[in-house]
Amino acid sequence: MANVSTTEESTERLEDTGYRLTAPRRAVLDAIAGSNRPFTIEELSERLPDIGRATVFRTIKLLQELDIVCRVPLEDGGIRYERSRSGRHHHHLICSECGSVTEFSDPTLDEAIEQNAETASFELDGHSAELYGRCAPCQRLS
Amino acid sequence: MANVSTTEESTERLEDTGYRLTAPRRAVLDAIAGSNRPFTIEELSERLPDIGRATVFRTIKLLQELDIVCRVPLEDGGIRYERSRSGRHHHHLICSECGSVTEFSDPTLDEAIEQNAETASFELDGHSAELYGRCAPCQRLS
DNA sequence: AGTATCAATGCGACACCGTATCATGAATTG
DNA sequence: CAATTCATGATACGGTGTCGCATTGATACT
Repeated sequence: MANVSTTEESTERLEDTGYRLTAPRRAVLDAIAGSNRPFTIEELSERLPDIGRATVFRTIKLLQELDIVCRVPLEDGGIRYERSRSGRHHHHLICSECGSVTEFSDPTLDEAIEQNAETASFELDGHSAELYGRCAPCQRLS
Repeated sequence: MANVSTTEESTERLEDTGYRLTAPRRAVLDAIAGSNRPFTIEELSERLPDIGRATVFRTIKLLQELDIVCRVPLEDGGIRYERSRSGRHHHHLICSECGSVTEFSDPTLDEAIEQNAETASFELDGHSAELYGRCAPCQRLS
């Protein structure tokens, strides 16, 4: 699968799946391309004052379905979003100190998950795994 | 660690940790002991009309900290709660058809998670993993 | 190009989940 | 039994996300 690190790749993916490439959608794509930290919808919406809040929500929801953006659930129940770097299934390392989010993929982990589903005769169709703690830079600072 | 399958064990755990065993807390414990399906706070609150909504929230939050109740994040972002059967760390198999939740523990899975944290020099202090799909009974029904 | 069609937008109201405030009441402590 | 601390209930509020609906804009057709 192609990665989605550039806006062009994202717009392609949008059009390839039959969605229209509109000005608001392009603006949202530009905004998230320019943000390197996980963001809330409110933050994103403030950076896009000419675009309706509902549209921002709708667009982010759409981008999640296309694996261009991923939802990052925080330990305290809060939610942030981030541009997906890999564009495919992955997990998150979430730093509770600085809020940074790192993606990782691990076939061994996915396999362990599938194994558990199988043992329980459970028909798996998705999973999530989040790791909470302190990232390396934050450890050095203390 | 003791399990918390009975209300008595839960009340013990409450008192042992220095919290007061009050009538509302007892009522919440009774209510969740009598419910075998994951519940929302609203549902619980409706079953306890004499207890303030805020108190129900506060009590569930407390019981989560004591591992008597666990939070179950659904695939669609919704949240339910369930009495923890094991009373310790575990993961969930969540059926998107009937909503049932099964707990499981797997050292291999936890190890894979720890391994990933280590590789990233990430200081892990917690994690979550949820598996979404169809439970065995629901598969048979289709 | 002109028009018909249907998707997408913006707005505002609303729903849901949870927390903050704060006065009142109950349980411990001494 | 007085003082203190903890818990409760009511209410208001905040954040996050959705809905309904009229309007606008993109795409397809001729």
